[in-house]
Amino acid sequence: MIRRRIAPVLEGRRFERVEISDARLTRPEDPLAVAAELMGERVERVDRRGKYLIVRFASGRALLIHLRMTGSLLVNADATHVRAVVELDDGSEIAYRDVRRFGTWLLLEPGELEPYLAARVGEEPLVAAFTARGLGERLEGRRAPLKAALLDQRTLAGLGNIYVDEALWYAKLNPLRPGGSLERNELRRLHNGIRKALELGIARQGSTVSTYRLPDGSSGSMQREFRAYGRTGEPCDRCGTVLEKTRVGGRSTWFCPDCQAATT
DNA sequence: ACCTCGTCCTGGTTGC
DNA sequence: TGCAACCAGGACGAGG
Repeated sequence: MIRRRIAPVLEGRRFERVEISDARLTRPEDPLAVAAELMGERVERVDRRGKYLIVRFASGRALLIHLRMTGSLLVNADATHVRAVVELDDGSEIAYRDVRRFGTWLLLEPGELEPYLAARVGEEPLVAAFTARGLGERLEGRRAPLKAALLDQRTLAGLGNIYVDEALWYAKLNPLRPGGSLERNELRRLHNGIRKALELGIARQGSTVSTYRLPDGSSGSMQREFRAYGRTGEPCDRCGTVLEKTRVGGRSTWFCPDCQAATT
């Protein structure tokens, strides 16, 4: 979604001027050095892999951008919390905004991108090749709770806290179930649940939780579709049981104690 | 090899 | 009303 919006702005353009004002944005390099290296690079293509945005340059280098929770890329807009600015050769200006400064920019040399991603990011759950059987293979032997295993980007690409809770609710699976303990029909439910949660999220253009809004005025509406996430004390849309909040893998976790009971 | 936990960071919300 | 403590979360590194 972000890729779709930013790709036409960047593709074919040259980085004319780069200013990085957050010392921690680029890791581990010095931001001044990275900014200098980026100047003059021409964008060939913009891709996405999991939660990473990949800016591929004609030189073979790649800028790997991770927005984490509060990062955003703005075109020709004034904003607070701007951590970097890129001026393109057509005069347009890209601002990188990130309130919490968790986002990262990583400049990779030719040949470094593929191994970097291969070590960190698993299969894309929305491609046709993603099957319940494949999911079972990724979870096989895992003793970590399902919730933790699904948050691990090496299991599957792109699931965060919201979508894992939603997927598990759709699948009627308890977040504490050991990852490798699922029966075939449960894997099928999980496979469907993951796709359902993600497809709904995409259709609604993502979630705009708390007060974080896209500064251009647009905002996603996925938060209105939540079945589990953030709904402590509300009735389950399926069975009416009061939803509960707990903590799994260090993350807040919402589930229905009845239709997501431990053994279902 | 696998798993858990602490850390980073800021601003909104909660509680006294 | 004011202020401090708490909470949110993705990835990574340390330690079990």
